[in-house]
Amino acid sequence: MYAAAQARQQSVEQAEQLAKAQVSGPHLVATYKAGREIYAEGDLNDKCYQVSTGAVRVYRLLSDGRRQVVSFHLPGEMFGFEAGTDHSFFAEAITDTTLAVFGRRHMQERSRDLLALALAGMARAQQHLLVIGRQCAVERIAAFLVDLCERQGGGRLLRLPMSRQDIADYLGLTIETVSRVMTKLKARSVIALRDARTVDIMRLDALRSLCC
Amino acid sequence: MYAAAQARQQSVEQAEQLAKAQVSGPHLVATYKAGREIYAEGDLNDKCYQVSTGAVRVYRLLSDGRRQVVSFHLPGEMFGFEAGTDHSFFAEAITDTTLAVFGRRHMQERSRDLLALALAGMARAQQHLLVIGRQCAVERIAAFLVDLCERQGGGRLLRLPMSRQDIADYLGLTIETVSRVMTKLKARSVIALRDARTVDIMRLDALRSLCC
DNA sequence: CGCTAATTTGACGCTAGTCAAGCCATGTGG
DNA sequence: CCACATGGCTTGACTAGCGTCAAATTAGCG
Repeated sequence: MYAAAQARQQSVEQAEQLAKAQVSGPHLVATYKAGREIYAEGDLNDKCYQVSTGAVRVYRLLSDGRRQVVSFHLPGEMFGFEAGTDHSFFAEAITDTTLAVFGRRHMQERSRDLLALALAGMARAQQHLLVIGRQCAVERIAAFLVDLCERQGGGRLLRLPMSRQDIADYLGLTIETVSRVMTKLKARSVIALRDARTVDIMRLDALRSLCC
Repeated sequence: MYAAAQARQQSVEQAEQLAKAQVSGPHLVATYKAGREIYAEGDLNDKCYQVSTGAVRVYRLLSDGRRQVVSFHLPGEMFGFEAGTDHSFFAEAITDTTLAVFGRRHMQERSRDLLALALAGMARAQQHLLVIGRQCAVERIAAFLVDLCERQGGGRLLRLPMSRQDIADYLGLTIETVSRVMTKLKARSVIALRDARTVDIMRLDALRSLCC
């Protein structure tokens, strides 16, 4: 089964949370507990966000509950800008998360930066398309690990904030396949697993060559 | 086998073609024969384009020749803007095509419009991710046909400028699967095929419900 | 009219999905 | 402190959908 989105009914608390932050000027702070919704499909799209600590998933659902995670966002990364006045995606905190929130005014002042961000977002999505459309399970996982490794600064020790289900829904696979590929990579000593969420990259070159 | 990109060596002729058009001000016209390259990976990214007549495919290649078509562009649609100073994609004319070409100056003047285009492009890529990541072959084809139908104005008669290979590489499938799904949809009288490139949408509602 | 490329169809195999059970770490209450 | 529940992850057995390979058919074009 695919993961259906849970955690939909907490919007009230968040509304309070945001209200407390009084969004209007630049750089206000909001905090979210693990699993909490940041925005939902249909919500007004008038802010954007930068992760300070924690991690965020942005995803879309099909009516039968199938989920596609379109992006993860780590500390330092921006998200939340979309075409249209309403969001077409959901965003949730994966772990406990703090965000810098930018309001409409700030976005208008910085539309030049926003263009660069939008272009980068498009490039990221299109790269992701290649991975999902034309690579097999091992290649997808390899690409995912390499990408995450680079975004965390290139260190060999990788902390995964997201669950196997999140990874599966990001890569168009199932948790079982993600798990099996991980153990296969472990067996080949390409990676080592301290625990399920902590990956040691043993042979980055091998991972890279798997991405094609 | 996946389609390797052919048609790489004609860049010289095109350089002439573009030179002839003297790109500098807004709205210059360029024409391309079917299969000709408009830009390649690594080319300088300093123009953008609007299709006047014909159709364009934008794609990326893996080193072993696997190809992912990230977008098709029909008359009226813009393409060619990317992050970075160089292109990371290839663009080719599918059929004989004429384009309006906009130079760097024009793009700077209209960075506000460009933002909207970039956001739309990102949305399109992310929608495409959901289709490829989480839908089965029939659903992908249905989504593709509905999308194309809407972009051609909603008429029930659909002319496909692209080959089965292009469709396969767009949807992350093989030509054989595309062909089989088409015949299955024909058997169910959801569509009719005048010829391979001309589709009659018989039951648009049925197609839509297949997309979820 | 014949050549070539594109598309369709068929037979078969493999990758990844499904279903189910087991494992492991964590937390809770007796 | 232990029994037990819980949720996330792993593993195994089996299956289905799509890919591969090959051949037939059709369409396009000089």
